[in-house]
Amino acid sequence: MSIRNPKQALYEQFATVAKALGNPQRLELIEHLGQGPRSVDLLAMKLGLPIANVSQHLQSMRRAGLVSAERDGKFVNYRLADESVLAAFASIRTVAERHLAEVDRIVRGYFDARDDMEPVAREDLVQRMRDGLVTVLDVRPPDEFARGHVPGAINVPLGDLESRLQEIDPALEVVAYCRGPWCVMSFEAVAALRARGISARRLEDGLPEWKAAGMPVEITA
Amino acid sequence: MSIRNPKQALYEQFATVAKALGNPQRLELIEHLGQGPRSVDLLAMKLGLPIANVSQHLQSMRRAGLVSAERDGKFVNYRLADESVLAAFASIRTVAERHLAEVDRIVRGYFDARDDMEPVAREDLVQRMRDGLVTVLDVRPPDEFARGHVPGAINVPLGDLESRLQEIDPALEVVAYCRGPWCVMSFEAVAALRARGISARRLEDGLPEWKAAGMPVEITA
DNA sequence: ACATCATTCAACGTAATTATTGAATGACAA
DNA sequence: TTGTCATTCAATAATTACGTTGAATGATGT
Repeated sequence: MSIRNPKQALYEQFATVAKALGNPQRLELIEHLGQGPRSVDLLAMKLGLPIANVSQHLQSMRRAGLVSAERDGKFVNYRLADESVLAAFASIRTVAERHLAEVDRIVRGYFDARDDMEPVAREDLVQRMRDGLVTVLDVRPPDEFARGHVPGAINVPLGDLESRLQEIDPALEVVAYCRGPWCVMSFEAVAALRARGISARRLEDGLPEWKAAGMPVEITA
Repeated sequence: MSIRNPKQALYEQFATVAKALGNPQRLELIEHLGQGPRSVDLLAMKLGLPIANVSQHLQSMRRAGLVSAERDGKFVNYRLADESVLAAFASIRTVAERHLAEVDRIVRGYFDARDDMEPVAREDLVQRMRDGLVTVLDVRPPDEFARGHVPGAINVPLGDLESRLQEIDPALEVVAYCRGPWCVMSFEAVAALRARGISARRLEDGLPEWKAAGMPVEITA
């Protein structure tokens, strides 16, 4: 565009990407697209937003290099540009979890709303797995699951949970986890399972902490 | 604050962080703060911006949890909240590098032949230093050099390069670095050296990344 | 007390972002 | 062709972000 100094120009490009991530609706879109390609109106339904609105958000994300679009009949399927977009989201979430007191406050409010959401400690989980008392549920997208997960866990991404309920033994308690202590997906999973009468709790934190604590990690070849 | 659903509220918090990263000036501030704590007016001088402007940017970054401030006499020193902020910056940069053609265009504007500007990996540099094959050149200003640099590096700020060419052994290859992977100064240094027939390449990234990778750092007393 | 210096605040105008609406486009099927 | 459906475009109004200015605050030293 301009013949400005390239340093500034590069920072502007980086800022473009960050700006595209700087909107709650777009982040929610990314989380959905993290599960796979989706059409505009399906996303609009999931978010409960007007289609035109979602379309505009997706287009601004495409301009920023976050997603790509491909026409399929009368649908347009958007998908994440690659896994680096999820990585960027994850790193932003990490900053927020560590440094925004508000995040902590919101999560605590969530706890209170759901009376018995006592998380399961790592050691407890190991014991209960050994005793065959629990189903361990990894609700992250498959690519993240493939790169490392709690041994014996089954992978049902949050978006697929409803359609794959039959894979879960209703006689056992479910322990769900995802990316981190305040990762929303595991909250949602627990809420969804309880709504269907399945006993469920969250692991006290996510896979990064599990790994950091020196616990075993299984990798899908 | 609001009695909205907590999922939305969390996304808003994450968006707050991304939004704070979504401005070229603030990204440049982060790159400077990646080297260590800095006062407001020092940063203002480095960026060539009004102090009030920089102060406001820093405050918005503090509200987003990216930096913290600490008073020291009549100065206020800002520092990055922790290394996760640099990680977030890096991941955004990765997305931009991979998916924004404009980034590629800007970088090519600096170097005609991309194959020539293959950067040197950290491990390679260590090996080549051990073998006495390279001169490591830190092209940042002296104050930044003094607060930490690659052991054995010589400090020749970009502006002094022409007048201090005799300090560089033309028999060895030069590896230049500065503040980060896209810090322009090292690009310019490499171009200047090559124009004078000295073999030169860039280190793959800058000092903050070097430090973050657990590599040794030398500090001038 | 007073002056000085670094930083922040407050107020302003301009520009960019956002959601909303209704019309336009493009693909498909009858 | 015509109608239908998914998506995009264009225009709008409301909100928020940005940089600039000059005054206010807070710490230091005389």
